Amino acid sequence: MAVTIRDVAKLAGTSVSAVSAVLNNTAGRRIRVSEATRQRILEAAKQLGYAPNPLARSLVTGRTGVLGLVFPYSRAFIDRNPFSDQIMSGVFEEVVNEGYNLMLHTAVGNDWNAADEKMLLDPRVDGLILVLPSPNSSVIARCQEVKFPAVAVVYATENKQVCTINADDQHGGFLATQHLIELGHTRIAHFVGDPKVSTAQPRLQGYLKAMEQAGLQPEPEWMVQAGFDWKDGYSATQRILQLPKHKRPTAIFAANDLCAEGVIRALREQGIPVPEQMSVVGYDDTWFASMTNPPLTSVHMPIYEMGKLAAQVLIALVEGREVAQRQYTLPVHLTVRQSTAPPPKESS
Amino acid sequence: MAVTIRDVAKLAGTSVSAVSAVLNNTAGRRIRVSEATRQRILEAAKQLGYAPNPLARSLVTGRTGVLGLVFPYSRAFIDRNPFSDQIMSGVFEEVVNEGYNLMLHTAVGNDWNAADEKMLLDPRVDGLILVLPSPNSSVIARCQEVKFPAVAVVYATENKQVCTINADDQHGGFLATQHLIELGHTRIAHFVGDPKVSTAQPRLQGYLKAMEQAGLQPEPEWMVQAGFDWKDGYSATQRILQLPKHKRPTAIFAANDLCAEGVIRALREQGIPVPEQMSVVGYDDTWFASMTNPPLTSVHMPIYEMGKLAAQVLIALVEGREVAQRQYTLPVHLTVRQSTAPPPKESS
DNA sequence: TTGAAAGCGCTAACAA
DNA sequence: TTGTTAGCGCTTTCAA
Repeated sequence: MAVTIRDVAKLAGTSVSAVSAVLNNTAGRRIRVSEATRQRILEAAKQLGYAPNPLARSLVTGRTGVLGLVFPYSRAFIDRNPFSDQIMSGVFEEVVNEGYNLMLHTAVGNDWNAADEKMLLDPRVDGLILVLPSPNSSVIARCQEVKFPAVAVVYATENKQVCTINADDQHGGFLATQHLIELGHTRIAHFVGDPKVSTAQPRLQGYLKAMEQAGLQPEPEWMVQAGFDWKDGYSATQRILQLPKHKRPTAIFAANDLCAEGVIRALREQGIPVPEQMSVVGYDDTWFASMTNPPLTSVHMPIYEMGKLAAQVLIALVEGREVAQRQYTLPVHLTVRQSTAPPPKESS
Repeated sequence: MAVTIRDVAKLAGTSVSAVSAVLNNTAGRRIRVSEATRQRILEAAKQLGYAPNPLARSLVTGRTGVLGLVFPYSRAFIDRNPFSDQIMSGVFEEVVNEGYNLMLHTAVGNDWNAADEKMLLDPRVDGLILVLPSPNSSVIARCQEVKFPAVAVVYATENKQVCTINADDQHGGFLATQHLIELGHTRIAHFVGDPKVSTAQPRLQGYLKAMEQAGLQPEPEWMVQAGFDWKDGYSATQRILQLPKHKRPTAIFAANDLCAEGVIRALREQGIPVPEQMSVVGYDDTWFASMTNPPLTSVHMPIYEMGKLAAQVLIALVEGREVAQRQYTLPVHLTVRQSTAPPPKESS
């Protein structure tokens, strides 16, 4: 079996409490051991290759040094999804830097609200980072109730006590649309994301605001209920191309990059060149936005940073430090690439 | 504080051991409790919202129900990398299905061999899935030594005792090259992956085998030491385009999809159309292979399945079941898309 | 400066 | 069918 603190104590000829004291000798604690015994203990520990059992330690201290990361369990959210990917990278980076570990949890099933709440009370994690695309999670409510440290990412809530990390989706929608307007487009479609996801609505609001501000009246057909997947963009494009010529948009602001890729592909199949005949804007600006052809103009969402910040805030919470701010809305900006251009002459 | 087994026992008017017995009442165990007390206990537990503390349980049972997943800590390996992404998806799927949890570890630093071995002895995980691109890991040696359950993914070793999950890289290299030969290419370049990574060499071997079998003598300049990143393909392409006309290849077999994307981009910038003037083959066939333009012909590696299988094998190991096989080499196949075509007339 | 001992919440052997 | 009890490996009072 593994070597325990007792073995070390025995070899060093001291008590277990002395060993414990020496090995937990973090700065600030008052030293209660003489240098001589300290050396003997260190020597013995080294000789035996002793490593404390974190399970036992956690049981008594009530702290584990592990953070839980929860994604909604939809294949779409863990698989083939650069968004989750980058959130995770950011979280992981911070977690590793701070000497924590990361545990992956999941809300089984597609009902993002009904995450198994047993998971919350799991004493194996000190706190939870919840990626909660749908608003008003009962999980969050529970965390608040029992004061379990938690921070929610892409989560919309009225409750100012809940720690949230969001990006400015409305401004993002505005920027995308405004960019197209400035290029001279007047017939601009917006492919709206999954309505269950809380980022979909604000982006639409931003679109509407930009249109209104430019004195443009969007046709109802231009606001297509699509979704965040590649296929959603693909089929929505097919639908929009059915519109009579005078109603057909010259630009499409897609729900996200994946969706935009579907748009581009559908257009390519129809022989409609991007951006000459149709401009396309994505959202998220994930790493593959620069890999499409043409490279995608996209609203940059600081996803990696959001993950990192989420971990930072959670760690502060866990360690009982004051957090300067509970709710963050990170800025977005537009990354212009080659998928947008002025509208074709005959259409403008 | 959280409600404990004692609270439940008290409320139900029984002993803690009865509660423990009822709550661990997994099929197969002989029941030691009368139906009446069973009901009382269940009722009490429900009423109190009792959930057992996994920490305490693990401390005594020696099992945690958590698997560790270790990637080499290189940003390239967790960030922007569809490969790790898909491995993780596969692992996660299986882990969730089997009621396990997943903990993410990392080998800090770029030295993939010197993973912090304390991590291994971590009693918080029942076993380890190690993604170990470089051969002969000391970590694996240590696992064998102390009989810590572990399975290695993309790991090359002579030791038949080590559980490994690999794909048939040599055959993959062969298939890619043979496909190009069948299209009529005779001047075929291969951009070799990072030599530290154990999949790079066998793919090159497959390339050489196919060439030899077709009676083709590859020029040394055609085997370019590139790498697995996008930029590696980009710069290697620039180099290869410097070759004098008669030595210049008409097809490039890239180290992986990311690399191939770099190749395509470099070619696009030079105005060389793919596949008309240059055929390109990728490797991995990750989800984004179908998103490039043109969609990429690529060797399909069953990455998701490898992750899933790794988890399956590890769980079997952890649960003390016999594993039918310790070492797996999963088959690959070629997915032909639109980045390959016969060589241009004037060149063949 | 040190060691003995209690106990974190649970399981499992043992006794009743 | 039950309850008592001894730990799992550790931290942390408390007394020496």
